[in-house]
Amino acid sequence: MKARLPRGLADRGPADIAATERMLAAIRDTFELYGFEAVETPFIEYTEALGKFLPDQDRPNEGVFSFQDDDDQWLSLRYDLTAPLARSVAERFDSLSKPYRSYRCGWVFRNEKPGPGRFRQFMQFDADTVGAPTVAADAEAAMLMADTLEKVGVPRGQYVVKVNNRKVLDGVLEAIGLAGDENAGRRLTVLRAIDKLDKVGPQGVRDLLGPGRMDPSGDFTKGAGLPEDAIARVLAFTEAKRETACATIAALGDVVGGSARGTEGVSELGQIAELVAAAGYADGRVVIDPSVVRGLEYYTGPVYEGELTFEVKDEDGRPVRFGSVAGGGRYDGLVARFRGEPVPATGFSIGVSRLLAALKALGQVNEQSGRGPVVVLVMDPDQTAHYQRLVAGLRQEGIRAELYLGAGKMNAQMKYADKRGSVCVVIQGSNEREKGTVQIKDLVLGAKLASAPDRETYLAMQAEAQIEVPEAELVAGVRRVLARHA
RNA sequence: GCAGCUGUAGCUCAGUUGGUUAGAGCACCAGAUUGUGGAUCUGGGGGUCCCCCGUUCGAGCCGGGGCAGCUGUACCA
Repeated sequence: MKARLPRGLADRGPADIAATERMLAAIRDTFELYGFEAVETPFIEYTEALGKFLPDQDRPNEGVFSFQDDDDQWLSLRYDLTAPLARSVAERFDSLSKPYRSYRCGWVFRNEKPGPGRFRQFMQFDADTVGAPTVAADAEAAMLMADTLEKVGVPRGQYVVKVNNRKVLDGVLEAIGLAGDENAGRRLTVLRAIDKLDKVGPQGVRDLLGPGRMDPSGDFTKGAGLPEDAIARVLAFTEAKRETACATIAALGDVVGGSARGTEGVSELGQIAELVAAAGYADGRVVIDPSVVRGLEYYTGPVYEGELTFEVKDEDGRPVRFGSVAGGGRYDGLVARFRGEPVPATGFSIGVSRLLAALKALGQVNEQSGRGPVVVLVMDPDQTAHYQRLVAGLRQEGIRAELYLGAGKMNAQMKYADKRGSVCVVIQGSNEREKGTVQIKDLVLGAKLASAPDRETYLAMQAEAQIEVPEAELVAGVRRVLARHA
């Protein structure tokens, strides 16, 4: 059998795990600062609880990983944290104080084609407010997104949180005659075309709204088939961003024309802009940007998306597209599916895995794993019990230490300690044993010996790099060496 | 799913018009150094040339089919 990992999945090493833990801690601190409380839901839900999708007999794993319970009911691995939250809140609704503000993080799964910064198992970190109809909750979410990105190490100016409102788009669609259930399919096509603006450019979107688009590989994508004046109107909507939020909102007002729903959306955007400005986030951190629509159907009002504005290149020097690293919006209908009464809710996810991948590509993540343990060499296998006692002594004093457990000779043992990143090794051969001493070799200092500028420093460093102490003073000696490189 | 490209050692890749026993660098292991890592030198282990079928005296190379990977695109509730 060949050892192999399914695509889109990854094993993670110590450096990766440590970097993830640091990022999660930073996000958690920020969310708690805003008053959100922790909650956790399982990886598995009933498929029907996750969405309208149901696996059919032929292709039961389209998009989600699904399987049947022994009572034949379909179960699925969660593909995000929002739908499970809606289920959980609906179930506990009466005992929760509203507005209910919660956060959670964890692995989610999507059975899709992987790409750079795109995995089949990845980590999300969500914050949601359930039971708050006011757009102040949306404005707060956008600002929290900005604060969080800074807290995890994205410098101000290297990211932007873009805010838009689905109602405005609905107004535009209404104005070009795409209202009503019979046009739901075309509305979705238009939505997706707009969502691809940053990917295919304005001309690409124009083609997608019209007859269709040919991509560079020669593959053809069928378009929405809109007439020219309708295309112009949709593009005017996406290009309505102006220098100031005020001007953008005025421009949007023109695009939605007389649509009541559109006007309501524009008004909500105005309120959000005001709240954001009042909190001091209108300095480029949070902006009104009509080009953000988000691909999902379930959003009902404000939508917001966090994007990194710097360019990341792969090892071949080609730019890598990571897409948005955080996204969310208002989903007033999701909890209602379980309750039969409307429950307003808004929230967002941070794509922890994707954000980490982007920061890693940027070189902002420390890829080094930490220092390794002190290694006690086995010079004489007969004395293993004694070496084990040395190791135990170090551990009792809180020093990470291990006995060399391999089969290698001294050379191999030194190499092992070197690769583990050990600060020092403890050596006791027959000479030292007779004297009742141990050698403590400083590997970090030893590594510098080769590049000593002159003989004097070389000799000084050499004397320092390996010290001999009485066995009773092993712990103190090791502490001294560790302290040099703390 | 669709389109294009690519599959040769653990990794990155060479491999001539089809011609004997398929190579290099890195990595790994051992030795030079009865007890001292990262440097240097020497040696060593490693291959179903993605798989199957075909053409041929002969296929890593040519043809057909499959599989896998990458990139783009579609889908992503």
